[in-house]
Amino acid sequence: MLYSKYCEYSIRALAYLGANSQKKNYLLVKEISEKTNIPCAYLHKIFQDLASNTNWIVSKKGRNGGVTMSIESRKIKLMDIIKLCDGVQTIRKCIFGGEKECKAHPKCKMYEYCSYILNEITTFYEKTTLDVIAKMDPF
Amino acid sequence: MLYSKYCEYSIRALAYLGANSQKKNYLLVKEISEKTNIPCAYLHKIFQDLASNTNWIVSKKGRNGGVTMSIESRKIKLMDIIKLCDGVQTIRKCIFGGEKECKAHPKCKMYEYCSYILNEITTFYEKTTLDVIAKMDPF
DNA sequence: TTTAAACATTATAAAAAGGTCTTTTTATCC
DNA sequence: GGATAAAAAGACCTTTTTATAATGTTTAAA
Repeated sequence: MLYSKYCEYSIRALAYLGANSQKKNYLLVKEISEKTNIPCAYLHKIFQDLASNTNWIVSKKGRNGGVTMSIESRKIKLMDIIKLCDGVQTIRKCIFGGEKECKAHPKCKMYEYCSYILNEITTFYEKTTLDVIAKMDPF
Repeated sequence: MLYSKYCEYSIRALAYLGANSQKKNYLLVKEISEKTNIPCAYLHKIFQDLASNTNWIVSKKGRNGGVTMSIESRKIKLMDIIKLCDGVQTIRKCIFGGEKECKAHPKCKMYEYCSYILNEITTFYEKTTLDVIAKMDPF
């Protein structure tokens, strides 16, 4: 619940892709789906979105087609994926609700109070790149 | 996105209630709804659920009725509310997905890797009680 | 006995998650 | 080169969950 399912899937799929697609090696969506336990059709949509909104992956239609990473996986942070899928506000919001409230009280004490943990979470997502995950061999 | 809207509302509503209902002082749901910016009908349901699943609040029907806190607000932690509304797994799950995966790999390195930040978050929710919030006067 | 309040139930809306089927692209086989 | 098969892309649909609204019922104090 730290992020949406869509986002969770994106992270898993990209981590797998990063770990297993050496350059010019196209992987089948079906294979990735099975290995990462993500519904195949849904994964298709995720890769479509990733392909059209980022330069992280390249897909190839037709025989011998598939999906491959087009950037080094150490360059993709969890934070990048979360921002893309769920938006920035996902993380940087007061436990008390949206930013709206906080802007109404620019010196909102609640927000100050939360900021320590929000910073910790942010740092964690910033420092965790896909290759860090790959090294843990979670598949 | 750290928790559901339902949970966020519950926190806000309880915080307001804790801060404003001295014992035996019943507050109108309508008033709470306006002050906390929660849709009135929805708030009704939240209070119903709280009344039947916890011993935190008491409601009184009829004229001069309303809702009041039946426990000291320093005894309610954010964690309690989150557990109640969204379930424990909300917090204590690996960034890689459910516990299922982690149980399959009992020594899952990903889970180990996450546990620091998960502990930080848990601690934050454990230490933040409703009276801590009330002291910040966020309404 | 009226009236103000919570309670209960049902319906609606919107978003998230997932599935199905058709189209397009592309390598390979003949 | 044309046929074929394998793959992603794309459009559309269904289901589930979440959030909200509306409406009537019950309770109890004045």
